[in-house]
Amino acid sequence: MKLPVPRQRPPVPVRSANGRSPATVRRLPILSDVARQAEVSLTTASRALDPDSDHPVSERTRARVVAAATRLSYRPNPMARALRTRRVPTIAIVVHDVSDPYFAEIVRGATAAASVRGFLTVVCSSDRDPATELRYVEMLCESRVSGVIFAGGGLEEAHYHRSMSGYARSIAHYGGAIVALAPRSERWPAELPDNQGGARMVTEHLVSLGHSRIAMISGPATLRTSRERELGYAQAMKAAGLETSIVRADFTVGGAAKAIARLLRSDSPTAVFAASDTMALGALSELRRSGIDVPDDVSVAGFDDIPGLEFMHPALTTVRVPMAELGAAGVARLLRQLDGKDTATRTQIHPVQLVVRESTGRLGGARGAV
Amino acid sequence: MKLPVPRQRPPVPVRSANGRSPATVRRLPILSDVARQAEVSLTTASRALDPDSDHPVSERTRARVVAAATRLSYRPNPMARALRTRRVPTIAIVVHDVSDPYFAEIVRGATAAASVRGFLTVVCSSDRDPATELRYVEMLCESRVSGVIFAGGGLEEAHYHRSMSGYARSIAHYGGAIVALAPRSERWPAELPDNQGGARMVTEHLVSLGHSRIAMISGPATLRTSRERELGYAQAMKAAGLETSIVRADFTVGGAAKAIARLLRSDSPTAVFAASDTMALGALSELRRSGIDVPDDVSVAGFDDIPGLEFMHPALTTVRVPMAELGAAGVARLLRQLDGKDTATRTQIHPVQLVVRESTGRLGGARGAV
DNA sequence: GCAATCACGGAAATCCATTTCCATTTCTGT
DNA sequence: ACAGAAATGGAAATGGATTTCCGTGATTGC
Repeated sequence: MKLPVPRQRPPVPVRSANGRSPATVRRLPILSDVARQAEVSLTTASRALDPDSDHPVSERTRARVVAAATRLSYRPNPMARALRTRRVPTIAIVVHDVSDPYFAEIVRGATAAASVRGFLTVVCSSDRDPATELRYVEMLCESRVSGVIFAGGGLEEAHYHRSMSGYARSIAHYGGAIVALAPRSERWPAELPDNQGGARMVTEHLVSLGHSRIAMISGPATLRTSRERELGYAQAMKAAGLETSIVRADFTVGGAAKAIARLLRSDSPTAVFAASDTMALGALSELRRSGIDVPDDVSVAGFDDIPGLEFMHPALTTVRVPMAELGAAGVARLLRQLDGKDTATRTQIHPVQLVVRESTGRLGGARGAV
Repeated sequence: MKLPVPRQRPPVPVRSANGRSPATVRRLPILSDVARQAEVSLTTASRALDPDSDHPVSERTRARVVAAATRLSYRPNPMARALRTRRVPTIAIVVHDVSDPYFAEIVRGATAAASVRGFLTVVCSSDRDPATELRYVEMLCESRVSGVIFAGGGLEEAHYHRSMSGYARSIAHYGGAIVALAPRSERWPAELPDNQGGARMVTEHLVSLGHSRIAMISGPATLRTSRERELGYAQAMKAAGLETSIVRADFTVGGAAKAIARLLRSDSPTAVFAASDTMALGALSELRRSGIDVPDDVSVAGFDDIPGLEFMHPALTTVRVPMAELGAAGVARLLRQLDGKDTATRTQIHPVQLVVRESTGRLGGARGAV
């Protein structure tokens, strides 16, 4: 008959006197090693090292434990801690495309804000594919991230809404938080740029330059961001007593180029407002290809103020969206929710700012006339 | 005397007949719920659900367990699993700046490749600050991510190297993997673009256009990427029997603009090779400001082929670096290391490709002469 | 002087899936 | 028919930190 031998982990050898670790180190120190070194119980060691424990620990004891922890260069095992506290110090951000400068800036702001609060950020780039996005969200659900930021708008697809709201419920169920950074049909807490106001501002700017045939190239009608920007454009046009003209295309450079070509054949506008800088880039490119000067023949304005375009020629007039700030605000919101002290309104609108550069000018080409 | 009452979790109520969950659901199902439903032990339930368990489970039993799991919509708790297996299905990528298109593309490739293998990707953007990067790496260490990809080169700083190699050791110690996507002093497995070859190619291209005063604006000498590109440039110049002229600046638009201004005062080159597209953008911008035509007066070439610049005017001649592919290769490499079957050479070089567009032309302005 | 509090520390339960070790059966081969 | 192997399932240990519940001694209150 075999006697049950109580298995016990061999103790971690203490750093030897010469300061170098002995060759026998084979595992990372755990809390019980610290407790043994400090000659206290596991419980006390845990409490001594937890800065916001409400259980009192005498200073002498705490000092002993901290000393032992330092000596062993102890680091709490995050998996064990996560298992117990049911919370990982990780959030996620879901974007349509990380390499789109708009989202890249948001990600930059979000990751920076998260890291100063001790959170890591998982980035999920859906490539605008509903199935990919859903797969990501499922992975996020299963990994029980503390919260998810949806930076892009919802995608149009049969399954999408049903599945997404299922996942959202599941996230809420385990105590995770959700924040949106673009208008969506789901009623999630949101930090949004003032799309409508910005579009109004830029349209008014074009009107004030004397333009009356101002066309807009917008993104797909299914994206609420497009719709909000269209709304602002329509408001400003109506206020000025002008006819609107909207052409829709993909939210890409190529899409915008095609849209412009169509526009030139039909309306021959003197000013074009593109619903995003990316589209404005496509417009500029196509106009140049057609031998049309910007801004002398046609003015072009964009939206977002993605970095880099200020160095183009002509530098793009646009609306500055505080993208990094939006990402940071999303994180702040998420963490407030997790702390249970999110008392703010559910949707927070962030102001945007008109940035006038070279791609818009007076009707008739003021520069040429000077 | 109090009797020790065996505390037991209340069982999860089974989905009621009407298909909706009863209001009493308050916790997620765990494996023991599945086991109870299927009337098997915890062990068997675990094995039945683990597709690559080597312990045999009869088909009948497995079917019962799977059915129970489905009925309860059971999802294994990732923290418990991670604690036991000592491995989280998460990798990390450290970049200098996520909103720099070069890194954004790499991140896109990496996250996509990771997700198809079931890994999430944490993104860390150091903003080129050694302290920030080190803080991130410490967080990554503590969170025991499976592997870390360093997309950018090492940063110059006193602490940096010592601390970084300490963290690297620590990562290796817990079984994590490391891969670099830029040349670094640390001897880590690497997937690198052919910086030297690309620089040679683009320089030869400029030579073949008849230029002889070809200057290079490079990044800081501390970045090995700059140095490799300088080396390729120098080789090609030497082969053509030409004098080299290198000006160093920050790896930014602004830095390049300043460098160009300096260059114009001293050397008056007829062609400029910028060590990155970002710098080329600065060069183009500054040249235009100075009233110098590209390519008629001066040819400009870049490196990287970041998206968007093909729509500029003039469209930039550059060297295409397969950034997304690099990111994906990094992930593949990382996972191979984790599987212990990384038999390839330690450094893998990825070929690059010259992309001739409009910003380079024959000496003297061929276009004007036609 | 006696009860009620407080300060402090510890044993054991808990989080939940995986894995080791063993105990049955049920085949094999001879 | 019987030793040995294979197939199958279970009890319990494991991973490591947090937290609940309790016990002791010291202090305060009246």
